[in-house]
Amino acid sequence: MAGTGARRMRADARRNRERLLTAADEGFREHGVEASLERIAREAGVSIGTLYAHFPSRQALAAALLRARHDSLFELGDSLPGEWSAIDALATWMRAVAAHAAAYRGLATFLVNALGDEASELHAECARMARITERLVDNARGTIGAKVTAEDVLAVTNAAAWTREQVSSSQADRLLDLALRGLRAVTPEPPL
Amino acid sequence: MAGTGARRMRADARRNRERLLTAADEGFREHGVEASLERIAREAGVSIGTLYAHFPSRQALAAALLRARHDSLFELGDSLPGEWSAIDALATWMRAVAAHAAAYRGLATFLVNALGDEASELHAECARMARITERLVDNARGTIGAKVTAEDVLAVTNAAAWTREQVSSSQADRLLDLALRGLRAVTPEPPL
DNA sequence: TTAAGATATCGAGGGGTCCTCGAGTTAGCA
DNA sequence: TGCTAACTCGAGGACCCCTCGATATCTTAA
Repeated sequence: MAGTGARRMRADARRNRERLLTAADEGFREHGVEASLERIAREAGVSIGTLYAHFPSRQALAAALLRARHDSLFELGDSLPGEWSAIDALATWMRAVAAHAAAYRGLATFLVNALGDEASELHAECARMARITERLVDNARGTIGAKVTAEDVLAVTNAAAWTREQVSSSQADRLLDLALRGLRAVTPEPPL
Repeated sequence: MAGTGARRMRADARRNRERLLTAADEGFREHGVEASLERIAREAGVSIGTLYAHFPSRQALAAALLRARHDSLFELGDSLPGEWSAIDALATWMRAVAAHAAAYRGLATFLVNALGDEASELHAECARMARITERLVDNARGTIGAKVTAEDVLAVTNAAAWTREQVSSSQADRLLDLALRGLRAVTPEPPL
């Protein structure tokens, strides 16, 4: 087995892990998050058994693949409060998450499932995204409708990610803009 | 082979077709639109070959399964102009489509793909939905933002269907409400 | 340098799935 | 009661997931 790096791995293991990640990225890009793992292993020049030794599940593979991306996303999310007005911070966050969750075809669905599945290797990351969203929504209270919840914002963001995957990124952007207008509008319309 | 009913089918064929549809509905309900066709055939008490004789593809099976639903959806869509204000007609339509496209897990994605694939057995139906949407959007011009396109509305609707599948119907409703608020809001806010 | 032991790799194999197609069966007409 | 067109069957090839015992390789300490 190969940990994430806690204990120094054997040289061949480290090499194979890298090759697997490269092949997986390519496979996911081309065939979406449900790409054949056997093909990925073959492409990496490694047996299917070795793939499973390194990544015991598709989730684990995806999690490793997304690690770097998630790290920079969280960094952004943590830096946003203070840098912009609360509403702009929220909008920026939503756009960033939507772009992220559409990195591979099927990823939006994959991540939503992970958020609802404590056992998933991706659960912690999804929960963190949810927490950042909550914070940004709280900060924007007053600018956005009082009845708008963080769940609403997350749902809109995920839906935009799905639209990005399935339709186009420009359509997803329009959806997000539309929803953002809706988020602001409260009964006594606030000054634009 | 068994047509849609143009020429009268043999009694056994008609019986098997019904059984297959029943089993497919059950299977799709339980496992989503990607449910195993072999299992569906088994459940229907029929061989896999017979399933393929009746429905040459998963799309064809889904199309047959959705026919009745689609018919009543189109009936609604065609009756809407005139019955309500243009904006309410549009909102009603969006809710109906979103509810429809979430009948089975994975259906929203399935339908979006069908809209973009002329060869799909579901293409015509999806195109018809798009046409109805266009008409309702045109009718609502003036009430909704001038820059809002029928594509935008369709995208929002599909996204809501996906949310319904993946999260919950109440969350999908909230998303739709939010988006509808965004649809109305134009720079000089119209009277509510 | 070498040999033991920990670590990693391999791939056959069981259980699924999709879909095709030649051979066998049957409904329904004459 | 045939006959035939219509229908059904299911083995089989190609692919996929995942496991696990056998095998190979790296690393370290003597």
